[in-house]
Amino acid sequence: MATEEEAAAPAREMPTVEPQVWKACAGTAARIPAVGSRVYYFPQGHAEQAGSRPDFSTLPSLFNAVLCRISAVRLHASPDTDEVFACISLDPRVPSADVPLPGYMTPSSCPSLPEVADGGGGGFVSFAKILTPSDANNGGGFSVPRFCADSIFPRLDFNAYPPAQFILVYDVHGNHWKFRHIYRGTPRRHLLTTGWSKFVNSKKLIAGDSVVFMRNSSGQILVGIRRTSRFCGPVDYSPCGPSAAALVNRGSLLAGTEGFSSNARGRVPATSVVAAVRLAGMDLPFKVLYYARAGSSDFVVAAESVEVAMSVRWTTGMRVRMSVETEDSARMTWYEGRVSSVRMNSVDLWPRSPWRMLEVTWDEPEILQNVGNVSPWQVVLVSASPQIESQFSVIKRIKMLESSEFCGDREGDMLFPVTELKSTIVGSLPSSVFSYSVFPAGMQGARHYSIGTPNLCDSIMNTNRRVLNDLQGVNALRKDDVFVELKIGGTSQSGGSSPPSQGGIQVLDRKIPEPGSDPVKKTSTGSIQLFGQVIHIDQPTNVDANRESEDTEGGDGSHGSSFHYPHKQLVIQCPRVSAIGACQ
Amino acid sequence: MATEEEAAAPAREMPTVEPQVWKACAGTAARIPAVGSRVYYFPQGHAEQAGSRPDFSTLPSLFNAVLCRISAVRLHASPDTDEVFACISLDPRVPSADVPLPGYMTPSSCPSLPEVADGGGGGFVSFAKILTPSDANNGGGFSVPRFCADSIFPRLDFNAYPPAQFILVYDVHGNHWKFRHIYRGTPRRHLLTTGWSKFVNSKKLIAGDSVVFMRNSSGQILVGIRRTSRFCGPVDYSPCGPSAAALVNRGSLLAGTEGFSSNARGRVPATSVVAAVRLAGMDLPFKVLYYARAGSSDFVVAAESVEVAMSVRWTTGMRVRMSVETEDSARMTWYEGRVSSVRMNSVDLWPRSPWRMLEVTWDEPEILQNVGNVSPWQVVLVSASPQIESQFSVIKRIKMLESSEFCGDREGDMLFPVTELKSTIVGSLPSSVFSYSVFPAGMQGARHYSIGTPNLCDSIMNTNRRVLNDLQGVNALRKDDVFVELKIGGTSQSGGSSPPSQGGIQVLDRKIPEPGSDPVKKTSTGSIQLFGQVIHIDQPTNVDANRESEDTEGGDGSHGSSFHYPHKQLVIQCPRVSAIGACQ
DNA sequence: TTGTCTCCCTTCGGGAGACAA
DNA sequence: TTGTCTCCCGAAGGGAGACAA
Repeated sequence: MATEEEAAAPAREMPTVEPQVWKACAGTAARIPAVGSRVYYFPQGHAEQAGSRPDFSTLPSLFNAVLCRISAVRLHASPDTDEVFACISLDPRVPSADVPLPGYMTPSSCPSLPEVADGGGGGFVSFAKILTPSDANNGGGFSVPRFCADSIFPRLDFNAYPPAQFILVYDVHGNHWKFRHIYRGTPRRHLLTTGWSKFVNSKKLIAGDSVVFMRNSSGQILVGIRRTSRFCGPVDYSPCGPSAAALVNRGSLLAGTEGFSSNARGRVPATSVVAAVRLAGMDLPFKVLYYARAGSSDFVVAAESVEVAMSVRWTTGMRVRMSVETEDSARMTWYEGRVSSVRMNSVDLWPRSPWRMLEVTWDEPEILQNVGNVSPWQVVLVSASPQIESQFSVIKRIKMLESSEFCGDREGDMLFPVTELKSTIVGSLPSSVFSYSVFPAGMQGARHYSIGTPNLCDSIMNTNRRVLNDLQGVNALRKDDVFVELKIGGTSQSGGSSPPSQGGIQVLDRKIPEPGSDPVKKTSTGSIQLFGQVIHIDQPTNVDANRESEDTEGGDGSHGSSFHYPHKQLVIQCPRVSAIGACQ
Repeated sequence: MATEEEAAAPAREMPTVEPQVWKACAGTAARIPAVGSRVYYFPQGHAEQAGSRPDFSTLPSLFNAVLCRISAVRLHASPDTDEVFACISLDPRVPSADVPLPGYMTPSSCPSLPEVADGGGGGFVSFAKILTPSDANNGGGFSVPRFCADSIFPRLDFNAYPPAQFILVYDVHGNHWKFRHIYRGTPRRHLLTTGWSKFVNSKKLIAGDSVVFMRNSSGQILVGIRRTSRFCGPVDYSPCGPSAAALVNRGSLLAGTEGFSSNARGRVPATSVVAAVRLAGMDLPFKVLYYARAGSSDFVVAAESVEVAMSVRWTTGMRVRMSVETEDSARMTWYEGRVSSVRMNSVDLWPRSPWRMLEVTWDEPEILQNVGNVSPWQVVLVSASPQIESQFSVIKRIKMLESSEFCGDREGDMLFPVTELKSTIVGSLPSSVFSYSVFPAGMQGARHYSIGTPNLCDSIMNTNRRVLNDLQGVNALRKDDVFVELKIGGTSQSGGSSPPSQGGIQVLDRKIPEPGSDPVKKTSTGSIQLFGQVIHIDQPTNVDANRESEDTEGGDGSHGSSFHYPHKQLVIQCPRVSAIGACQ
């Protein structure tokens, strides 16, 4: 006899968001590994997302990273802010590569990979615009970029006077908003007038926030919101069910009640970070919330990408390149810089953590001033030499490295001695295993280097036995070492080079691997990787540069459109080809 | 190293409200039994408070009432609505009367009994006004009743032109509001202008809501809100800590997110009612939220009051009187009526529950039309006869009762057969024991009747063993039977009579009993009860009628003031003296 | 004494073209 | 092409006395 209210209330699930919509709202920087894929979970990165500093003191043990398999991904949008986020289920009990996980390889269970159907205007179109002060502040309306009006809004009858229409727009929750779309002014331009300021006020938009207009294949117009980093406050609706998230409910309940430090950076309550780390430490499945936001680094990273990045012996002076979202999140651009410092000492609770271990002096520091230290997998190694011009210094540097501690596989590397690791507060965790090396440049010139040399040092990632197991894989694969040119796009496979100004190779057209095979394993048998791009030796692969198709837009493109999103679910920004780690 | 945010967030307790402020905001009808006192908890009444119908189907057993002891009371105000509510901790493990409870008798641990220091204007003053449409709707201001301006607001300088000032007013959360107070118009009157509509909008006040202005002993001006019954929506901030309330967090979390049936009547989520009943059924301490609102019946009732009321054999035709709050909650007035029906059959899950068992035809039905059935302890028995004028009908009625089933102590009363009780769905609970009788009128005239006759029937309250033990007490006390006049205030002890037009005896100046003694037991030894008023035989007692002191206000008093609140924590509206049930 | 009305002034919302970047 | 400005109209906010209950 319970009423509908009663029945519905406790069982209410956070509704999910269409993958295409989610992706358009999240922007190009958002990347969620596919269901079934191997990833590393970095508690340190997770902690960065928290609104306050998580207290890990209650945990029996701590680790820098845990190898997990993605068991589920659910895409949501915050009921308060409309911002999209993902609930990622991680399972630290990584099965052996021979035993496919349930759910692994089933595209239906992997909502994070919307295969954009066509490159043209047929199906799903989206356009993002950062709100100007005029858009957000004044009583007035919204200046509709012509491209948006043309490609997304219904066609206006320009013979009418004035040419105007009402358009119905759905937000990510399915609520609809009515805007008057008018073409007026001298010179003529598209504007949203009536209804717009109600939307702005209701969604609490400010200048700097973005709106994402979309048109789906049914012709419906949708609108999403991408907020500028300010305005936060931990919002955790714990849509992931009662596991780890349930531990947080009480905290977030109170947090939702009042302001609770509205300048907090993170979205996730600190307690849920601790809960996730605790479960991960116990080898139990856990769930994390991932807010795709500018400035937030992924703390769930494709294992391949991490392993490749960690096979480099990072040193000061290395020249790196990092892909950064354009202001409107529509595209990625590359910035270059030079490693100015490699952190080797412990930070806080994280002894020898690779997380943000690299400090880089960027060529354009004014643009990247908010970028602090970066993690190795975020950058692409351009050159290992401190000064490209000076061959001498490269040699000198290598010699110096060799003479100091350029070690092999043995334990006890001086820079990252395992013995020292064991004496830290995380002594309960075995030392880990990623190979860590510097590849002597010069074989094919300063801008080329080889990988897979046997000079592998011990990893700076100390983690648990799941990672330890990979050591065998790493060693087993050394026989498949290949040499690859450093130059972007300069392999015989890819054909033409992709101009760096267009973003270079930033996109991985990731195919969902067949059941029973693992992407990394596949690499070890029939393919190689170039900048994270899996190149299948035995089958045709499209390795085009995935330029944004701006043909339809024309013009200078200073306001880039996200007219359609290329396949770039897993942008693995790794320095170069490597064949490592058949996963267990 | 956890930040303040981190430390504060999960531990954040719902702030409490000063008892005086709480009481002023709750109104005169609010009554919370003192800490340490014996009460009955009525799940049926609790369920009435819920926003939706609680689903008790998962519970192993159900009961009509549980005898509990109040172990704690915390006074709060809703962060959303400013409405005051209490979190009452109940312990069903009632100790024997000989063992004083920890915390019992300590006034400091009992925030619900602010002893109003002085009757005059010295300390705490309050005034409530129901908002008129002009106060709430229009752009304009608030008409300040003269009494409020004079007694609560700072004195205006009437020589200034115009006579105006800004006053600083604090709400129940400690936030302050600035109002312009001006004395203008022809004829002159006090008004709040600037700042008022901001307050109205912010607090979402509508005509019919009340504001309560208060001035505390420090001279601060405070404002509370008493909302008309409409506008609800379950708001449960679970301020009571993680016990029963914790079970509800998830539901209320979602409920707080969106509308969730804003026309729901109750404030408490149905799930928390079920949780409380479950705990009570397991003899575990539990907590309930009590919103002091007009129209909501108390579901935690002083045991004494219930026991006395249930010693009456309620029958059709009895004349009863009920105290009802005046519209502005400032005073209580009495309404009379005649019992038109006594429920004997089960309602829903509640076999033979005394909750709202009486249906009364009120003399002024237009005023009490919203009052449905009432519980026996809500009313005062004025006369047991169907028609005061007709001695014949009284006798006839008694004869009829005698001939049908006017039984003694034996099991198997026809009206409330114990055997039938045992066959209900609550068969796991033993039948209970309250004596239930009708007292023959006529011994001292139709308006007098005696109590304590040996004609006691079985109770209609079926509850658990804690109540069952009282049976012995009931029998043991029969020898102490006393006769008392029915007429209000008409005992030799009290002296003068209290005019019914002034509310009659509605206030109990409740003394906290000494340890080891029970109020009811005391009654059997050295005191009697009159209308629930304990009259100690061996010591002087103030039995005045506790009239509201309206002297200061003067005038016709059509807008009553709650200038100061008399001691009326436990208004026991019981028909007359009875000596029953020494509690275990 | 106080609720409500009407009057009237001020403020704000917001829709338009002008103009410049 | 589009961001911002200013203009301007109408609606809403809100403070005042008039008047009546």
